[in-house]
Amino acid sequence: MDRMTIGRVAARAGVGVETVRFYERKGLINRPRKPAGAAFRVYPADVVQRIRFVRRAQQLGFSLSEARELLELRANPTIDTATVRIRERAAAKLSDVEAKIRQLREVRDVLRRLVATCPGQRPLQRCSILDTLEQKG
Amino acid sequence: MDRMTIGRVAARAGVGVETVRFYERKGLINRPRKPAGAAFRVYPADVVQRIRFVRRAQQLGFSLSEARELLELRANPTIDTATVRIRERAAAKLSDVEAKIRQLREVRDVLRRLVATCPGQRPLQRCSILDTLEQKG
DNA sequence: CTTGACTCCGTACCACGGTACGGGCCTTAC
DNA sequence: GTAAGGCCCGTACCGTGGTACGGAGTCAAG
Repeated sequence: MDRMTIGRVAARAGVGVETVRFYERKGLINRPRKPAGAAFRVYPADVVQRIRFVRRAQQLGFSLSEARELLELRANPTIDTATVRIRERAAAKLSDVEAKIRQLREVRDVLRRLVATCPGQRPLQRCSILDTLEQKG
Repeated sequence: MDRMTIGRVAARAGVGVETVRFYERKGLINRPRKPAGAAFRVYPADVVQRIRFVRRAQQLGFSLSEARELLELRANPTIDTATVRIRERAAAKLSDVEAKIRQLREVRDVLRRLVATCPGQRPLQRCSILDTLEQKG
């Protein structure tokens, strides 16, 4: 049968076994007890969802401990104060991300100019990216 | 006079003394010899610029070792072979940056929707943030 | 009933980017 | 001339997010 050992969990969640263990140590998922008489632990199916939740949170720029908080909020999402906090946090994250995008756009533009104006073979007197980093410190 | 000890360098560059030492260890700046007979090392003024250059590069998403490479390129931007390599490197970095921007834009859009639709005050039956993390794994 | 794959558990290790400590020497300002 | 503060240097430690190792036990297929 489909007994959801750690290996299966890992495979389904798209992470390594060691990562699952690591998440257990970090309290992101709880380690199931071994069923009486069994040698291997058996995971409930939803732990896969939980791990995927964590990975998605990470992709959105949340740290593992933020992800853990989100998981807790998910567990009992009816608390008012928690709602407010989660919103604030998302908003803060949003402006982080927007700032990062702005910065990266500057870099991109500089790099584009550099690639466009850098003669393939000739020595370059001025490197615009270096200039940019040079300035406004 | 203004002998640019490590403390002054750190203060002017806006970092801690330990960070300056750390950058020395990492080869981002070279540690000046002590002047004959002196007890303290004296830094050339441009090391401050160098550190600021590094910080700026970091803000733009470059790692310390990438910053080091940029510093090296900055040091001799007139060498032909270096020119070629800088162009390649810039092109590679450009696509990195573009990919990062695309990713961040997705993240931004998600976060925007989340903030817009996550209820601000009332208890949330459905918090879009949590929903989003829940879905599409 | 053997062989190979999987699991268990603890522990160690990795890269990154710093930060802190401690004992001793040096400098500077009062 | 002395006290406070700065510097030297090596080394240890921190948090983050994993990854690897090793010896022992276990399970499942052939």
